[in-house]
Amino acid sequence: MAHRARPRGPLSHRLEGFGRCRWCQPDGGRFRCRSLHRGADSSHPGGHQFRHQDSGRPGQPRDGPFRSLGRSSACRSKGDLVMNRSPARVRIAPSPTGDPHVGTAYVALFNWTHARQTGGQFLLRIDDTDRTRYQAESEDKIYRALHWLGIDWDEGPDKGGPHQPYRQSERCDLYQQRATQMIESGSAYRCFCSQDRLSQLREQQKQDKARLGYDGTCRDLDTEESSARAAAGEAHVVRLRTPEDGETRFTDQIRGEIVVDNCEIDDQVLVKTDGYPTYHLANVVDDIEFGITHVLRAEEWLISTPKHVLIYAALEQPLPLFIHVPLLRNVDKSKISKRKNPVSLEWFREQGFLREALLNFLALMGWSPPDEEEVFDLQRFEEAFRIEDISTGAPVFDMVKLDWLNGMHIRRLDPGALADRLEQEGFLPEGASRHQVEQILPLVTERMVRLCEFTDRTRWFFTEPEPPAREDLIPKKGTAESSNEALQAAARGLAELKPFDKSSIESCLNSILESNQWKKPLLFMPLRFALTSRKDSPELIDVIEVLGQDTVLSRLDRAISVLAGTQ
RNA sequence: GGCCCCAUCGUCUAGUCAGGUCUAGGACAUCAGGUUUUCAUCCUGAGAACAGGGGUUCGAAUCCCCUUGGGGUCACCA
Repeated sequence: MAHRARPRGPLSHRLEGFGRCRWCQPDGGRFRCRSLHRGADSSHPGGHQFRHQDSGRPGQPRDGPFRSLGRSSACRSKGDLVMNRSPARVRIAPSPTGDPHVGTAYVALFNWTHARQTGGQFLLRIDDTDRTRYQAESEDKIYRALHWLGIDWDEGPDKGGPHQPYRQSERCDLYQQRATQMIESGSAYRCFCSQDRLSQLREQQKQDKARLGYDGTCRDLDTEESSARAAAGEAHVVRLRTPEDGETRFTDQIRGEIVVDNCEIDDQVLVKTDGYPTYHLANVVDDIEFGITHVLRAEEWLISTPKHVLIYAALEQPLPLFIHVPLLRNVDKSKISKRKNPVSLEWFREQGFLREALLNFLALMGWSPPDEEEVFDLQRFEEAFRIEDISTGAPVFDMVKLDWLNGMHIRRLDPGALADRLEQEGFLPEGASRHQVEQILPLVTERMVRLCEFTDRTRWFFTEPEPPAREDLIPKKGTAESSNEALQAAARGLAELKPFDKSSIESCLNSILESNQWKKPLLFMPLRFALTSRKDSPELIDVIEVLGQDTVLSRLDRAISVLAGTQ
């Protein structure tokens, strides 16, 4: 495979600093990196994995999952990232709240591929901490959808693994422990504010056009009082204590360094009143527990990552690498939604999209192949994909191109495999035998876009179709008389044919054309409608052969009656 | 609205990091031809883009700044 060196964006985007570098200047006893966000000085090696400057949080450990990256200098060069193919532990964490989402497949594809490329592991974690939106059947649907796509996982709720359970609702003790640890260290606190008060607060803030967020009422509650109230059973949540000043920074591997002022970060709820964790806590705790090395997720999480960074810091854990992939978009560029676009993986399956086509398409939504060959399978994708080449644009989900790709992949499958697929996915007409399917398939393959079309396109073969309309039997340059003559001649000629095969049929039709001095459409169009009752049928000679002599003759008779108006 | 992200044909993108080889390449779609009995496949061709403005430079799609536009996010949802 052709290798290319083609990183995107300024160098500073693609670098990763650990610890301080020579661009960092001491600032009030701490280190502060003076580089501009996007780097006024393009020679600056860029972002820092760990914050140098915040409100007194200790620097983070330098070991952890990244030891194996083999950094020898303080600042990593891009090359390190490119060549870092040490085993990755990655995950997806879908939420069982509805139909399996196409975005899940999109993110899963990149994660799964990166794990395979590096000989690492791909984990499935079920993010079921929202008990109000939870749907019991949704979890199974997620499994089924991923199985259908051919994306398998090394560890998961159904498979177990060294860190089980993998269902977050079953890990609440762990989150509680971590929350307690954070309360004790002062990086989190209990909040007893009612939801009513909070929504009033939000309304007021909206009116005042003030920044939305918690006002800190319970932030400085006396520790003993807080514990006593909690012990007495008073309802409360646990909130992250965000530093009042300073900033939080991290490096996104495809976007570069992201810096957010701490005053912009809300005191996020970590544990809800019902005792379940929010995404933010559960996600970080589990990623730590599972030894996740790369957090590759949708862009919508980018802005909550600083919160996560603060949680990692509070728990004194090293950060994973963050990669935020662009959101799939509706035509109007908004985040893809079921109101404006099909998003259920079940829908794509029911429509008869091939898993290869969907995956191929999804890959193209976030990445482009080095060789401009856009039709590929998973194996080729695995050879060519590089995690750092994921693009940053906002890809509009283009069904037209998906359809094209599906057709391409249909034509890439050999007839046997395609027949298997039709069978597995339930697209065969009732009672169709394997022999029949293999007989008819080659005639329709190059016309099919979605598998669901199969039944309609082959109805004339498996059943007696509705008789053709009279006007359909008369081609543009023909008349009722000419069509009648054509059908009669064909019926006579074909009735005598023996053997009844392609070459004999062809010469029979040719001789009819010749002896009558007819143009082809004059004979072929009436025949086509007589036999299939549709305009876009396969090659006529194939149709005649596959239908067999008896059926052909009876349908010709029927069409002749239609023409004569006797049927 | 605040903050964050993003910005090349209608759409997906290559090119941007290391500025010149870019009169900007490919794919889908569109249009026009060809093959053909229809539809389709296949083949050939055409039109179609660096958001705008400054700067740096001999030279900018590429580096810097500003503007504009789009998106995301601001939940006891994920």
